[in-house]
Amino acid sequence: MIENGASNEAGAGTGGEADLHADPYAAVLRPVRSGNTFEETVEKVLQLIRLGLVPVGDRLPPERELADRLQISRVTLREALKVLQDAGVLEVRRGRYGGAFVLAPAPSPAAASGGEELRRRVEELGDRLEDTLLFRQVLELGAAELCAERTPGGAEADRLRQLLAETGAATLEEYRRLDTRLHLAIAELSGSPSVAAQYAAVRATVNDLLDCIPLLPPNLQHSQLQHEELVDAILSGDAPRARAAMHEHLAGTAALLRGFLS
Amino acid sequence: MIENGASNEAGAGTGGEADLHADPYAAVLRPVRSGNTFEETVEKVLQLIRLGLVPVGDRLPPERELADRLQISRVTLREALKVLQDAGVLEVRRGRYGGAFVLAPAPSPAAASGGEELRRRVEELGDRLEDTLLFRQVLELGAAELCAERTPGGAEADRLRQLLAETGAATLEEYRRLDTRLHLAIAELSGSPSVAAQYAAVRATVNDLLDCIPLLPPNLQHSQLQHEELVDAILSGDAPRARAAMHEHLAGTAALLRGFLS
DNA sequence: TTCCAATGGTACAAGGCCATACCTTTAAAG
DNA sequence: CTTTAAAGGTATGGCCTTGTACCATTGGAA
Repeated sequence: MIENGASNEAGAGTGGEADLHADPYAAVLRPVRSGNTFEETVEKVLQLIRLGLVPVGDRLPPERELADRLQISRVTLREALKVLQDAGVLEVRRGRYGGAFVLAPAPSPAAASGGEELRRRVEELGDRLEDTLLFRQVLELGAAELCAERTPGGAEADRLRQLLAETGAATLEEYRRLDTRLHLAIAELSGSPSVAAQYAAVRATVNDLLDCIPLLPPNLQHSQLQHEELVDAILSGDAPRARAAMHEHLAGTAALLRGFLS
Repeated sequence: MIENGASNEAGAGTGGEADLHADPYAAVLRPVRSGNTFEETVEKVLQLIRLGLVPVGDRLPPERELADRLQISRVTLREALKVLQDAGVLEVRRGRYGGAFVLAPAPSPAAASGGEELRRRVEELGDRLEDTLLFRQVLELGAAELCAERTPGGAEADRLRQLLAETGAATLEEYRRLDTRLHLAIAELSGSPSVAAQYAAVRATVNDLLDCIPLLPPNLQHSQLQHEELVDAILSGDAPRARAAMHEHLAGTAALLRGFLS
């Protein structure tokens, strides 16, 4: 006998709990591609910007290098850049020492508008908000732990200390960018490129939300204390403490977001 | 599969430590697509099989449904199925109640050949072996913790208990498949579809390696004790204990692999 | 026996994406 | 002022992917 179709539970009125049986393939049968190449490319470039890896005023790598590293044709890359140019995100200049320069975001009242813009973007995310926050937590706690376990020393430790110091000395304007870089460095020091790449993607989304929230000096100060505890734990090779520090740190962010959503 | 050119440091004597500064974009500038649509589709279908979601003898969902869920055209899907058919992985039958049926793997001496085949596949993975194992650990520990935190009850708890029982009663033949289903269920109960999807992908790779190793009854028994501890911790809502149980469980697998590689 | 519905099999035209080669612009270097 | 290297801009032909429609096969239901 050949069975296949959704095996139906005679499940009583317990509600959605039978969903577990409903779709055994849910984890695998997702879209092979999340849009056409061009759309995915736009997202990638936006990631570079939202993560602050290419600060305002700086320029992206040359088209040829970008296309090469993203494994797409230059034609397709240029279509993506064109869109970002039209959207006022990039300014493209020709000639030697030209390139695609990151423009300052429009002085939108995003951060000033309270939860207005935030709610709009959260709505856009839909069900994926919880997924995003949970996935971020899994990655970030795991990265902190792995990083502490391998206990960076030498140049790697110096790099972490440097990033910590820079983040601590940051102005309100720069803080998000430097905070992101510190976290991303930890993800990279986890030793798993996959962890780093997934974290980069999810953090770009989170930054998009956080940019709708005004950053207050007390938050910043509190956050920096947690950074210090985190880095100290990592450099001491104390994985559980690193994990705990990161957990507390993330709880702060989550609370901030939830506060503005209610 | 398309490989990434490894960026070579002209690195002085200090070794790879300067890598941190070398490529600030490493986490973002990865290939937008890991091959053409057709190749990725082959991988997806193989995932269904390697994870045991479609057991030997059963058939895949109809082409139209698969194409729809993977968001690809039926033409492309059929190209992928054709390859798997030619490879002896699938048998395709026409007419009503036809479909693509999963064939038993060739009676290759994979498991019997000791570390022979395993070493070949590990070589194929190259640098990504460590990445795979670390990423798996991050996902699996995170999933166990999240799952315990939300403490499944009712039908969800029943489902976990059922999977645990089935896994415990499994023959050597079925064990890998049922073990995978239990772990995947926990990943899904984490509440984060991203965690589940990433776990599915990474576990398919891991299974590919584990299938090269003969499974011994003692390993199996030990493993099942850990499963019981894990599920008990989850159903008790004891996140740290769930995490610890999972950690011990994973250590066993890792040791097994390393043992056969040395 | 006849019909029907579910499933795989095939064809074709339109659009997406790519590799490649070449052109244009720019500013520093000589 | 001229040269030159590095960057963006453009054009062409071909393969990949898709959407749509229709054909062929099969086994159960009527």
